[in-house]
Amino acid sequence: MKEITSQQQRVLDCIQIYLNKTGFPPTRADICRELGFKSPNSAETHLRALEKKGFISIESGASRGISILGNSDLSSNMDNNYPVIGLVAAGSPTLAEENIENKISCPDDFFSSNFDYFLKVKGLSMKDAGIMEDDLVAVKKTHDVKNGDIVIARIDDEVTIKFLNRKSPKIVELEPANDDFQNITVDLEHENFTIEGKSVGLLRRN
Amino acid sequence: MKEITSQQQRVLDCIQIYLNKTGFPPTRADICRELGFKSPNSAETHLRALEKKGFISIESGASRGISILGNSDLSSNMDNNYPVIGLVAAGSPTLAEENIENKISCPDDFFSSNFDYFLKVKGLSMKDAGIMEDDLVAVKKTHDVKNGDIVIARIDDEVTIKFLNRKSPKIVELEPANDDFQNITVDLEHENFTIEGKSVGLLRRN
DNA sequence: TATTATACTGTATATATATTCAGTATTTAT
DNA sequence: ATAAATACTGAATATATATACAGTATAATA
Repeated sequence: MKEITSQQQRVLDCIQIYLNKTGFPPTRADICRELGFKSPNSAETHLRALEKKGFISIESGASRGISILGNSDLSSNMDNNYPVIGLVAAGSPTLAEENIENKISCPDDFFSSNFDYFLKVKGLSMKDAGIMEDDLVAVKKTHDVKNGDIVIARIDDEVTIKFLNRKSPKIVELEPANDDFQNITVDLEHENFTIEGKSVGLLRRN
Repeated sequence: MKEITSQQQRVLDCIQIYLNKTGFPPTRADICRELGFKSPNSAETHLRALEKKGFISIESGASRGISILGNSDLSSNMDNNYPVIGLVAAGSPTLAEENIENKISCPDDFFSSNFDYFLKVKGLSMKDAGIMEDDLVAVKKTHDVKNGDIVIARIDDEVTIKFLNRKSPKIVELEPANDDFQNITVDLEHENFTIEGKSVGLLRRN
């Protein structure tokens, strides 16, 4: 199987998410709506590329005739144990054993996209986005993030969850969802900055 | 869920088989071909019957917009199927089959307490409690509620989710978590008021 | 340097598809 | 006895949808 580009990955993810949500595949127009394309041909060419590379198959002439290949043994609905990780202010890598507070069993296709761990939120910096103290944010480890995404980022040794706003190639702004907090401006040339992943869902247990 | 007839069962099986084979749902014509019907309306009426009985949902206007509800009980071990119910403003009982938008498979011990269904939230009246539009609130059907609980209440035919504040034996106040909304004062002697249940958790799928 | 792949907008259209309407007939509730 | 649900055929149609065609632009490849 050939290499997939990041845009093609977005389209592939979009199809999977749409399938999880609705139970049937998207149309070209649906993909455009989800990903912001303005021409159905944008979706079409991506689909043909994905087909050529063997990621999907397309039934000619059929509406919504897309099926994702290669996940036949990916028996969905299978439960997995996902670690719950505290939002540690400083030090040790996020997924280090000592940071795992406990584990939660839940289906792999529980959220719109697959994910890697739950992050237990400290503080109220994202409260206007409906993320409260002790909420568990489902985090997908990825670098494929765009402006407006809720990202888990690390600046030097500090981990935080904020809205992403890439101002320029060198400047990233991390925006809280709470007037009591300030934006964090990161100079990529002078600060040690990494995107750990992004939020794909949330779980709250009263 | 009402009783299914043998012909409706054949159609339901046909949809599942088609899904397994192709990865997407059949059209009316596909069903006719598989089962030997000669008119697409044969499939149509069976589909509408299955929809009415809660076995499938049909996305209006969409091609192949069929999804089978609650089909994970065939592979369920510890998981259970919980219905997702829309916050219906008026009319029919909350758990009526026609209000079931979807089903979600998740472990029985997923939240702090066992629960009965997911309520899909409309509006932002509870946003300061971190409950946003389209969030899924895990609802436990119970009358055992106390002040400060987030309850799902019904006044006459209107269902709402608010904080409970029992002022006196005859007066209940329902308090939103949003300054833009007003408290709702209920006079138990003159209004038809029932507690449907209370929130025991929350699920958000981006 | 030419070529191919990627990544789009925009328009157009044949057709795939849902859905309604008009019938017929049988069975099941009220 | 009458209504309602089931189980179909057959025809008609509005529209949802795939898909081709015409462009533009950039990056990778040979």
